[in-house]
Amino acid sequence: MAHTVGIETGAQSGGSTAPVGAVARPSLLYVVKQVELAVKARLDELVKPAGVTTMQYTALTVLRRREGLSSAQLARNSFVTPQSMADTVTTLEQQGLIVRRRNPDNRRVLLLSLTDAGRSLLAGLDAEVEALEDRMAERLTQRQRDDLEDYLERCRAALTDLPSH
Amino acid sequence: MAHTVGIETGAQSGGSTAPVGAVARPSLLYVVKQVELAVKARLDELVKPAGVTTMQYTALTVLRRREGLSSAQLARNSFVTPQSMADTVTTLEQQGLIVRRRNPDNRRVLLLSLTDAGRSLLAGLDAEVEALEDRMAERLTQRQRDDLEDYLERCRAALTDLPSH
DNA sequence: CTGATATCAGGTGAACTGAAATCA
DNA sequence: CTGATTTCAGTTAACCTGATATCA
Repeated sequence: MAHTVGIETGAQSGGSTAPVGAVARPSLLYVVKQVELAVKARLDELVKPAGVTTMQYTALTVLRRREGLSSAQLARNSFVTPQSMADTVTTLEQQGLIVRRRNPDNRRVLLLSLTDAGRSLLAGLDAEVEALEDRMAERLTQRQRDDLEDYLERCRAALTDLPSH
Repeated sequence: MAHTVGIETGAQSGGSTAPVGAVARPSLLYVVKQVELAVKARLDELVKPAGVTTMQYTALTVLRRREGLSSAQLARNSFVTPQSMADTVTTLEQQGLIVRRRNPDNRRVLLLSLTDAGRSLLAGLDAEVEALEDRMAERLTQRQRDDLEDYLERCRAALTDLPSH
């Protein structure tokens, strides 16, 4: 894993070949992606000992917050197709981390719930995940950290509300 | 694509099964991921007509900023193995979007550069990508938008500098 | 010899599209 | 009939590990 270490932060070559105008582009989109990539790399290492992938872990945390979601709802929440999420859900069920039960009011949907095993798996990772979040925010004041979360939430809302322009 | 539309923002079930303490966890990590997922979904649709994936598009934009990177540097920048990046680079070369040439000073590295085709592909997407970024930030003041970028950059630095400890 | 780069080979998890069954 | 959920089947892009050759 020696290759996952650094970031190349060096030495602009001087821009001899680049056109003069049109510099300084979508930096916000780019830095969001960079932070997410860095988080994912750390989270991958962190959850691996528990026997789940980062994507499975994320699905479990969503279920902890919102017990009784369907697979289709979970899929929309993660911007993947229902078929993709079905694979993940099947794996989680086979691992005994969640259970599916028919919704008595609507027999075509399967409601998902964490099992005790799923709940304790999450509980066992909480401290480390919080430590990762603290590390990520260690160069921010508490006020800035709160603002960051607020701003990101507004970005999320702007991107997902009213998809038609 | 009707499944990529909404976000389930509803109705906490009341927390009847959840433990009383230990609520409201890693919200920063979660919202970062949510924003990145939303951006990726939009970007996927946006770049598809140009015949590239979001990952290829991202690699091209990195090369535009930092002409003459090697595949290995690009890999570190994206937190993937050099072998993974080699696949992407090979595809981009076959599509005629980049070229590889030997570094005259160090004959084992291959420097990557955009071709005219690669450059004009990016140029053709710039307006739409900027519009996406503007849309994402439309609920922020300019000051907040600048702060957001600053905070995210500090998060990135905190996660990638000094990987030990 | 050591370390970094590139490449070849093989393998896999996680997404996709398409199509069909069930049910409100 | 329409629309949403689930499921089956097949496909693919994008990762991974391991091994090897080249070269500063």
